[in-house]
Amino acid sequence: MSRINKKRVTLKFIADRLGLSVTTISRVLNGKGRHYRISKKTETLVMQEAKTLNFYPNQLARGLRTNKTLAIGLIIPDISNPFFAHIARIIEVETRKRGYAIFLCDSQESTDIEIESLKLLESRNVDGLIISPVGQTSEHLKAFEDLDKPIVIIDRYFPDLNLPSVASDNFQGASDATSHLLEHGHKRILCLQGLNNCTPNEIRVQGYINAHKKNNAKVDMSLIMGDRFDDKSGYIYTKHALKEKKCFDAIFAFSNLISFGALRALVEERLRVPEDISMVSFDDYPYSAYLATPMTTVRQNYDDLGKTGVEMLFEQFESDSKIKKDVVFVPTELILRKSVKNLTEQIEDKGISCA
Amino acid sequence: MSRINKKRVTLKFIADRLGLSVTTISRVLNGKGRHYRISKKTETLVMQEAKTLNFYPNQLARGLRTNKTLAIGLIIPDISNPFFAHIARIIEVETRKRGYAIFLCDSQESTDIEIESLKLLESRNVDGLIISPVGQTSEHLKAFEDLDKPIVIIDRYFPDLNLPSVASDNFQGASDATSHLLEHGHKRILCLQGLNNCTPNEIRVQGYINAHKKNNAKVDMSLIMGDRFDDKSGYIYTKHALKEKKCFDAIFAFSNLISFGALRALVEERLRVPEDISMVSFDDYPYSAYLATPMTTVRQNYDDLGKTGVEMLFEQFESDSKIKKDVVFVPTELILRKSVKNLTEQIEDKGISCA
DNA sequence: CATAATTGCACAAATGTTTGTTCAAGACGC
DNA sequence: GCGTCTTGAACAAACATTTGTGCAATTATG
Repeated sequence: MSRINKKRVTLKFIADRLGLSVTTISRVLNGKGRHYRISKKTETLVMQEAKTLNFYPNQLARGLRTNKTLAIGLIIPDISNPFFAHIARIIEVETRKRGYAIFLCDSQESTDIEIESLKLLESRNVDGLIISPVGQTSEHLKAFEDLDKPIVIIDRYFPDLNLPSVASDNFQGASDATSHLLEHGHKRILCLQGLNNCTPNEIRVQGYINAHKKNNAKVDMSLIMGDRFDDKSGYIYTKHALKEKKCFDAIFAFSNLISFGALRALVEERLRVPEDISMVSFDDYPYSAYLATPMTTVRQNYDDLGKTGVEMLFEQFESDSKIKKDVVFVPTELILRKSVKNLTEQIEDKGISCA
Repeated sequence: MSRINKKRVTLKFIADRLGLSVTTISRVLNGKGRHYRISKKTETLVMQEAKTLNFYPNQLARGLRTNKTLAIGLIIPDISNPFFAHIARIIEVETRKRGYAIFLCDSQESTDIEIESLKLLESRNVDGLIISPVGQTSEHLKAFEDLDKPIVIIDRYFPDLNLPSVASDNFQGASDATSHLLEHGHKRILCLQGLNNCTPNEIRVQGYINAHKKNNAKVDMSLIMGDRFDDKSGYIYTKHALKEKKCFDAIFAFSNLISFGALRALVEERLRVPEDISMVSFDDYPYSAYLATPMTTVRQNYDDLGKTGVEMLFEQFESDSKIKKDVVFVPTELILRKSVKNLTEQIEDKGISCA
């Protein structure tokens, strides 16, 4: 049995029923009745009919004609990553408020797919883009510097790129976390970093280093290791550090997943947090408080990231084609829990023995 | 400084450059050169030019003409919920493979927004819909039974609705979890349910009850409580159960968030898992293993849910307008960890004392 | 009362595609 | 050398809108 293919109600359909022209219907429904001197009488008539027929305009046709689709493209590296999922949500809510729809693209952490997605969105005529780039190369984004297509970069921005961007204040966040560890008497902090050469990572490393300077502590660059933001990287490099007998009394993990990997490695070696090793991790989530040791974390403000991202995009929509190189940093917050031991009250340093 | 607004390259642009007609360009680029007897020579010429000009078709115009947008709508109650985020990801990947784009709508667990989203997507002329309904009413979805618009329901389906659906085998999952607890000597299991009157919840309750019957245990309906899938509900009702001195020796939480709420309540009352109370939770995540007590969970297979959802949609695209009422259930898996104590080896029952 | 201004709406073009049909020119058969 | 096929491509309509302009009919003006 085949289903009924109900014909969509179009302007023409209403026009025919009412014995009016398509033009008139369109003008009334766009609130331009007054401007085009449509009489109040026909105006209410049209409105009435449109409502009872449950008319909604075909956005394809409208977009084709007006060159505005009321749609934006959202490209993120991994929607299943809670960080991006949260941001996506707030972006969806905010853009919906403003009457826009969202094309979602998951670049799967691949620059190739990211480029493919840009093309896809271009062919869909989106009015603007919010993109959290994979972040290792920015060549393909350079075009947008000269292009009159509003765009905002989120999270993984490029300092050398002349594009509006929002990101957490990763420097502050990493600096706070590191200082917290140093101030509690930890001297050698294993720094489990993420994807190399992308801004959030590099800036966090700088924050890590800066905190050492501020606290007059020496930083051992060989304690900085890792290459991805996932648990595998956390596991491998913690194992590695332990095997190499790098001495460290604390771990600073650059993501929640990295911290899970590290935890797994520590459990395998029968090391406890914070008795044997203290730990601070980037990313705060509901479960952070319920981990074996409630985790002290650097919380990023998803809401602010998403909201200001959307705001920056719509500013561009309004203030027609003005470049605004503008990087805004959203503050982070250190959430104190129980994964950091205070060594300053202790007599001896119980960190991992050095080689 | 205003940016350059590069004109898009269109069929007409290529046609003019080559001294050919738009028709010919279109036909070649759609691979219909042979069918319409375009000479090999012009064909390669056109292909060449299109490539060097980096042409991609305007999907608005194409969609308007062909009545196919190569876009689908995805409506989910909360993209920041990891369950839906995972599903969204796999759906994105699978549909992209097939050359389709995705409109993302987050209904924010509100039926009103869900309805609004359906309209929005309709006005965008999507070719099909994948929707995880809020789930408390299905009135607005009934229309799709008669409409020739492919749709598939995911997770929260409606037994009385004649629409293709995919969901976890919630009955099996809940039954397994409950049986596991019963088999380990737990007699009174607090059932922390989620959103009432939506299928996954109701079916899990049935699984819970069924497991009791299978194990010749009596089920106390007053032990079933809760009204949402979030941590708040978990917290409130655990507190409530403790205060009312409901006696229970285990908790079965219907979601990860509910289990967090329950954990918080237990911590406040100085109760330990599993020493004082055993626990099993729906939803398995990377962190589940690293919780204070590694959590025994019912794992849902996100990949399968997403994949079969997409497959069911594209089947409809191909087998033109055939109704296929078809509910497929994706098996769940019980992941054993350390949150369930074996009471059968114990002499005394150490559950919460009864009133 | 003739002209001007205003009111109320319709015509038609344009947006970028796709596709059924037409049409000219060359090839071929006899 | 005339009709018939075949080849290669163009014409034009259609999709559902929006919008500048045109054009009657009505009202106002002097």
